[in-house]
Amino acid sequence: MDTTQRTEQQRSADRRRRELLEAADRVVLRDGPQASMNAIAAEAGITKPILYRHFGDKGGLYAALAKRHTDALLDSLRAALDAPAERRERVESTLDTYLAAIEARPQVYRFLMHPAEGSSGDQEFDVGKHSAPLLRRMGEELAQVIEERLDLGPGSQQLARVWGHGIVGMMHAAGDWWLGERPCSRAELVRSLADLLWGRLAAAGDRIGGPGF
Amino acid sequence: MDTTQRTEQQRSADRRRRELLEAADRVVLRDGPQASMNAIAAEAGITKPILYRHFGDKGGLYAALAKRHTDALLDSLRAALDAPAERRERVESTLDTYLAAIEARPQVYRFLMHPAEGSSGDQEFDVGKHSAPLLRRMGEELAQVIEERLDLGPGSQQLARVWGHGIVGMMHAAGDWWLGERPCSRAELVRSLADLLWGRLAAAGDRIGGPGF
DNA sequence: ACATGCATGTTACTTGCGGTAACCGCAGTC
DNA sequence: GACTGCGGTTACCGCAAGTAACATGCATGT
Repeated sequence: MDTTQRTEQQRSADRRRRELLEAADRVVLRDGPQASMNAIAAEAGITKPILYRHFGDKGGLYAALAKRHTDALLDSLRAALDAPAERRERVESTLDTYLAAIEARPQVYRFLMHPAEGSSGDQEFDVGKHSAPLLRRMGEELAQVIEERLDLGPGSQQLARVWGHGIVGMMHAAGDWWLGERPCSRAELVRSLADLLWGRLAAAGDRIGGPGF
Repeated sequence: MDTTQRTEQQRSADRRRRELLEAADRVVLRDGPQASMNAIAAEAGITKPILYRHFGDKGGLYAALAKRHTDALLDSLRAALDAPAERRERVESTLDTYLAAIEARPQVYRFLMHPAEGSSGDQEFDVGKHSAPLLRRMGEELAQVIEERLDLGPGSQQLARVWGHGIVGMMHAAGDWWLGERPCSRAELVRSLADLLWGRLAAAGDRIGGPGF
């Protein structure tokens, strides 16, 4: 077993895999998250069984596809999050980066958020891993940054994780809604969300009548 | 056409419909969101075409089912949200109500959040209505309450809507994560989220090194 | 040179689900 | 007693996931 040969085959297989992923990418971009394996295979110029050999099942293919985009997006977000700037500015820049991404390629976004569940494997109802992996990863990532950068006193790690997932969820839901209705510009949305995080909810005055009764 | 006769038939049909929904409910509770129409029909003691006569297609059935649970949950939330108490208390109580609900019946929760998309009807990729109707409705509801109760200055309506969807998303994502990992008690989670909304993120001090560099 | 093995590719199939067409039987009605 | 409307069934279509079995090319071991 010559190692160079081995790596040669390996490299070839990897190249093929990448080609297949690119084809799948094109199809998903065109047909949305419910693209059929047949369609993807056709786009790649081959037939189904090859896809299954490479990725196991549809879930595997989708996971591989999602990982690429997720990694790319996370890189952008990390860059915004780690920039040498004031906290508020960093927060706004991160929000804007995310929103710009989903605005630029909504199909990819939708694919990442709704990775065509089901796939016939979810027999027993496992409570974990409901939401898309992207959301979880973003949440954990943000939690880590928060915990590294901020001084939150005792229980900081737990608090940071809650906040990480919470803030990501806020960004996601607001972004999803905004993408559908486009009620304002991106900049306004960013500003409103940052204001929310900056405690304007608590600081706002009551309207006539007050909170009681 | 006797009207009493008409209503008699109507009532009968409605009763049947309700029975079918209850059966569907049981199955979804058991098998998760990907329960098959066959299974639901079997549980109801009948066969598929009847389901289709009553609900049109799977989407229709699921929509009807979702509406019931969504309405019920929204009622609870409204009660917590409109209680005569301090704002922070109301917020915490609302968060807790939501989390208690998803904790008590995670299957229902999952069903509401991932209403088994696809259904063969989504040919063209329409960007709108990505997330579950429940999220949207909660967001709008909360937005309305915020706008009614708080004095946010100019542009208040838009701000309220952004916040409504944002806060709901925060609650949802944090709740989803919490439900999967159970890293802390419900009360702690509620407190942490309320703290986030109360601006503790902005108020926290920097850790060694500061924000710049 | 030849058989061997292995990766790549194909056709053709099974299974299972959403959805539908056509038929069945029983009330009540004229 | 034939006619009609409604609750119900069987049997089917189309389509997508996933698989089995077969074909082919290319490097290797002897």
